[in-house]
Amino acid sequence: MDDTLTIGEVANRAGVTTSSLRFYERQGLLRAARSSGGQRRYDREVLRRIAFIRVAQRVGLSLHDIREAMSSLPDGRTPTVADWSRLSRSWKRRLTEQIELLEHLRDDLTSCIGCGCLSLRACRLYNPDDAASALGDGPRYLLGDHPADVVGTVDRIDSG
Amino acid sequence: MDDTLTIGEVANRAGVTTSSLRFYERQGLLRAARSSGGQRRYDREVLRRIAFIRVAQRVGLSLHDIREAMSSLPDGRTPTVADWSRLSRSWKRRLTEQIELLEHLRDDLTSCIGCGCLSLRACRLYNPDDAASALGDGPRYLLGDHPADVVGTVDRIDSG
DNA sequence: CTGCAACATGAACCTTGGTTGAAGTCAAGG
DNA sequence: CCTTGACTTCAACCAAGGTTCATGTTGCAG
Repeated sequence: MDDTLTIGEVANRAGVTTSSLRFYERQGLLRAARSSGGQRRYDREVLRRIAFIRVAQRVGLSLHDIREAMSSLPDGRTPTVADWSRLSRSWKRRLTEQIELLEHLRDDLTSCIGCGCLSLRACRLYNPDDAASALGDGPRYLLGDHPADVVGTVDRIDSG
Repeated sequence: MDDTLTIGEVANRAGVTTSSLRFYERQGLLRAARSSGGQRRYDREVLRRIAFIRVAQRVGLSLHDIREAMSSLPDGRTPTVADWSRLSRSWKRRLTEQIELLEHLRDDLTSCIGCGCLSLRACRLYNPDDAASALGDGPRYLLGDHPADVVGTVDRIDSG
């Protein structure tokens, strides 16, 4: 008991697997000292970092986003209460936007339930103004790489 | 112009790529007749099926779910207005649940902004009652395969 | 009948967030 | 000292929803 934690202890306390911890390290989210024999030895602050990561994930940030957020802090330090306050406020905005998007979608769906046209030209459901997709389920349109807008040129065809 | 559409025409009209169409076919979502030379020839109703698929995706259904939904229809027919009405009503419930989940998360976040404890034991954000995760961003906990509950046994460790 | 765009197939690849397994090393109790 | 569980690395694999590529065939216009 020398004030550091092994990877298994961290996993146990934080409720994540050891493989996740190694993965987070590969992704640059965590760092660990090493014992003389090469094993990871974690400072206690790592628990707070992990809590931060997990909450950010719940809010919908990718690990990449989370790394950016963390490395935006001085020395890439573990978020302080003030850091947390600032970041979580911006996450709240994200959530609000997400909620609005879903509400919008639900409203469109509601008004289309009795219609059922599913018109490729006219249906609001099929022709969203919103940024692509509401719930991101699996990699869909990564990085603006969305499908050509409806009634656009797709697959190099030149006559309709 | 014999009343059928080539894959490129369908892609163009529906705003999807030809590779997606072939993919959907492999997934059992679409079917296509073939020309004498083996090329796909689509009936016009395929456009409605695709619209249905895309809307369902927007609501958050996986292609697998969509296939189930479609094959639940008599003869696996293209959804009629009545089919649409029934299915879209159940999707609306899904959306409502999603929205409630996100609102709940936002509320927790709000009450934690001033706190910043991120306590592994006490924080509601870190210890959600909800089913795992709010926004599904990439495969997270597939099929109930969620991480052992916080402060549970992880990676076979037996002493804290 | 030739030429070219559009089509066909199958395999490999992409991202995200990890997990699993093989093969081998470390650390601590007895 | 020895055993055993916990640790190490690296590579391969999983899901979802496709895309990209190589190689070859169709179909239509000229």
